[in-house]
Amino acid sequence: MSTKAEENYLKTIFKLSEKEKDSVSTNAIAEELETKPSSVSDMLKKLSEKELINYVKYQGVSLTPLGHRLAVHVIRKHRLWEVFLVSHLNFKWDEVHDIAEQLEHIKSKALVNRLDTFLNLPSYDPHGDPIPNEKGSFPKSKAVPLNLLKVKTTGKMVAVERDEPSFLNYLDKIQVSIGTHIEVVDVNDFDHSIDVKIDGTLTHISLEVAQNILICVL
Amino acid sequence: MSTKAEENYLKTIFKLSEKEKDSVSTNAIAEELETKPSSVSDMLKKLSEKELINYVKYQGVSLTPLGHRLAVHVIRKHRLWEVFLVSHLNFKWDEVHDIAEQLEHIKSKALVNRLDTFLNLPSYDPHGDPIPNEKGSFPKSKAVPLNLLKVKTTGKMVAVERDEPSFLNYLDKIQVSIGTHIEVVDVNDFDHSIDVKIDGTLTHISLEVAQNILICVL
DNA sequence: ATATAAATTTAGATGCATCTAAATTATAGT
DNA sequence: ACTATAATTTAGATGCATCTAAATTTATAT
Repeated sequence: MSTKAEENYLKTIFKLSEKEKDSVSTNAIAEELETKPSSVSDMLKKLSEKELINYVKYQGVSLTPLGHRLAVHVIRKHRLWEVFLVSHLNFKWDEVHDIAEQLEHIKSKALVNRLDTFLNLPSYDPHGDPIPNEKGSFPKSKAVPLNLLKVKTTGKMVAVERDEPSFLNYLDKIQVSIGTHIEVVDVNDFDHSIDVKIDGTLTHISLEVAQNILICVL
Repeated sequence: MSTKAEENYLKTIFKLSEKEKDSVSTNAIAEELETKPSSVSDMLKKLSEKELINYVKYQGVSLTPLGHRLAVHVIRKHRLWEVFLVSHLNFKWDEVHDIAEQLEHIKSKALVNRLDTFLNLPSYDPHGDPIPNEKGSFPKSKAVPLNLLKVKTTGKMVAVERDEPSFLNYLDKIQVSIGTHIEVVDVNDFDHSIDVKIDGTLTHISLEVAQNILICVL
């Protein structure tokens, strides 16, 4: 049986593995979990003993198939609960992350699958993140960050890269939500900020914001 | 902030306080929580420091107003989640206890209250136990255990005293559920077992079973 | 190639929740 | 009132997850 802390480590390693190539560093994990590298070392030893990660001292880690399965299952629970909170309990998309962080550790296979059924097997959570099915496979989406689009390109916002309320509130303010159509009107070569047209209105957004808005090109 | 263990102790003290008069003994808590009296002593010290219980060494404990509020809040969460599991996720009444034991520790005032609203402010959980409202007050019900009814009395089953699947399954088998009308036909003076009529059918039940079926006399 | 910096691990703590074994206090019977 | 027994608490461990400080390994830069 896995503890809450172990599950959070696996989730983090999974997340970091998506960007960084093959192996994830101790420091990266520490930063993501807002803990100390020494604590990470301790935990990596334990996860390695449980055969959830491949760990060679000083060489970083990767998930074993078992660890991968567990990580995906926790992510599945997190995202399903987020759907529930938004679609049935009327939470806003910026309010659900912290609650889902707790709910994702509830242990009951039956609960997850019944929740999934109750929600009609959703494919994406309120932030546009894909929800793995019971077998652990993700719906594939070929989204790109908004900052990579060329001028004159139009796309549909399908997901956000980050979950912080401050970011999500900003998107609410500029009226960007999942499904919104966005056209890149101009790119500023100096700071890489972008002029975009959202529902006909011209808006100026920073590179940092654009990087965290995922777009499906139309 | 209270830990899971602390909350479970408060819940247990609350439960035992309902039966036993004023103060609850260390041994009783240990037995209920399936732990050792020495562990209970340790925890009582901590709960006392947090002003959640009144504790005088060797004299047993009682909840302070603060501890009482916290215990009731945890019970409220437990029972609301049970309602959700049965009414929306199609769990049976004997399957929900263990899952609710986990869900009751999720910390979010907003979540509890929105769940309550979503469920239409239910007054009783699937076992017939009263659900305290947001202020912490219970709906009052004057139910009595079936074994206290006199011969020829008819009543309506409103709750169960225990949650174990083995007991609940037995009730399912003899077709007793919340709302079922039961008439006491005869009482055996030797073992205090009872002949009852359930929906017209005569059934024989033991004292132990009768003690755990709560009845509202008609 | 080697010194310095950066990353990582080990050593030694702490707090939590639990345990066993031993000591202490309360209670009940004569 | 006194003693045996029962109930309870203390003392001293353990395992988990974390920490700080120190040591070690790897990477980098001249």
